[in-house]
Amino acid sequence: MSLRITISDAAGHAGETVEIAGWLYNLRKSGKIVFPILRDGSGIMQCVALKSLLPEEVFEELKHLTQESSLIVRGKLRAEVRAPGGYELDVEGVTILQKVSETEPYPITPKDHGIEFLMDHRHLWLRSQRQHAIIRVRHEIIKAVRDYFDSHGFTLVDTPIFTPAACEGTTNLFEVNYFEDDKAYLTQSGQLYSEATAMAFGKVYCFGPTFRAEKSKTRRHLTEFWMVEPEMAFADLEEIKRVAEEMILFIVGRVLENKREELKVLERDISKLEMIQGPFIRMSYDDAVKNLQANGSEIVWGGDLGGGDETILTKQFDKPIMVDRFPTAIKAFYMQPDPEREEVALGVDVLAPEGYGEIIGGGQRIHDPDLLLRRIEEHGLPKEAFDWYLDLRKYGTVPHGGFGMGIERCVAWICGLEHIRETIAFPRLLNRLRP
RNA sequence: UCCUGAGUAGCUCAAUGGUAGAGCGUUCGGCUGUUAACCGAAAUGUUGUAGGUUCGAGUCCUACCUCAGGAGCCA
Repeated sequence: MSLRITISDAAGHAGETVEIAGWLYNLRKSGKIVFPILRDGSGIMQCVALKSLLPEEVFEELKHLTQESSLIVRGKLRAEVRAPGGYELDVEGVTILQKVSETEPYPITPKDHGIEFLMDHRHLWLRSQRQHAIIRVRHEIIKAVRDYFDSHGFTLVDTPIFTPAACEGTTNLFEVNYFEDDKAYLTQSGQLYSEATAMAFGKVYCFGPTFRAEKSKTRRHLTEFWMVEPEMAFADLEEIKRVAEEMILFIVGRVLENKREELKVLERDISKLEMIQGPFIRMSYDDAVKNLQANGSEIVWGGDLGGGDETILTKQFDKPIMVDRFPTAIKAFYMQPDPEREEVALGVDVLAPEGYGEIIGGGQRIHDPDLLLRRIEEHGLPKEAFDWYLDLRKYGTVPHGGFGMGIERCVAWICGLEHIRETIAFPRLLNRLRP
């Protein structure tokens, strides 16, 4: 019985006879020598099978093995400079669990494929090296987010997925027909509930899926995406910005520390990530509008930043930009107005560099009960639905705020991807529910 | 929802209105160090769907379907 190892652990077993269980990634042959390339989920290893050293039937079986067939290979591990991973396995024995049929070969070959074909085969596409790298970076980012908040006094309090009311308008909600008395919707943000838990725990965060029924069809949109939302009692806008910056720096640092190989597979320009250092660029909405107008944008004061506007701004700097104090009129009902300038709100967007744009949106929430009630009425929202939310201002209200970061947008930026669809294992997009 | 573009072999793409093609993949054969290996041979088609124009349509026209890119909205 030889020792079962994973390919990622090969370095510690050079010279030993081991076995590796995996799938055939590719196979090259040259007469009396065959090079099966094995992948096992942890990495890729080239094996070498010589006709002269193997029983005839074993060599023939290996020689005709098809892509993605599952097998267990036994043999001796050897350091080898000619091998891509630095190690090679000299095959001594093979157990084939399943040979993939020749009449229905594995569809994703090592050549070019179009995006529709790949998306239709997403369940298989995840086996490719590039997708592996992205999902591993995503894992590292999520772990870094959790580690950051866990080590800074935040308590994880997850919020419900079924909600009775919209948190910012109802047009973008997915309706669920199940609850008898009430219409239910899939959450588009945990924020309102996080405000409640922040009043209970001081500093909290929630992390889960959110749903937006927007008819958006761009490289930045998913209908189902994951969002991390910290919320802090006794925090003002400056504190919210400080935490957002510190968290992003922590995430980028972790990825650079632990996922360099993956970034290399993705051909990410690592120097661009190494330039991400504090302090970030801080800019008021007023200045952003002036800057954009000077650079050819059609934006006028009072309008929201378009995708093109974000690109113009972020290409000017090699670090994230924090734009704050947006016009109150274009922001959500709960956004705290600037006491010195009622027409702007104490909200902030964080724009990632290289044209990636908004990855974070947040700000200070209204803590005055009368003002909040007035805003709910002005926005034509049903007061009854917000009774519990108004309670938070009735029983010991305090200035507070937080932000939400879309995980997939963050992954797209850090990995340097053109489209958000590759940042999640099974993306849900407009018109894309399968696989 | 709107604007733009594209649907041809399993995949990526060619084909002046006039016989449907190549590379990859698959199969068979060759090669003892290949790196998306290479060399030789073979099989593979309801040209997205439905109509129309024409002696003749993959190609032109109309509608629809699907996908892609973008806009608005957002993280």
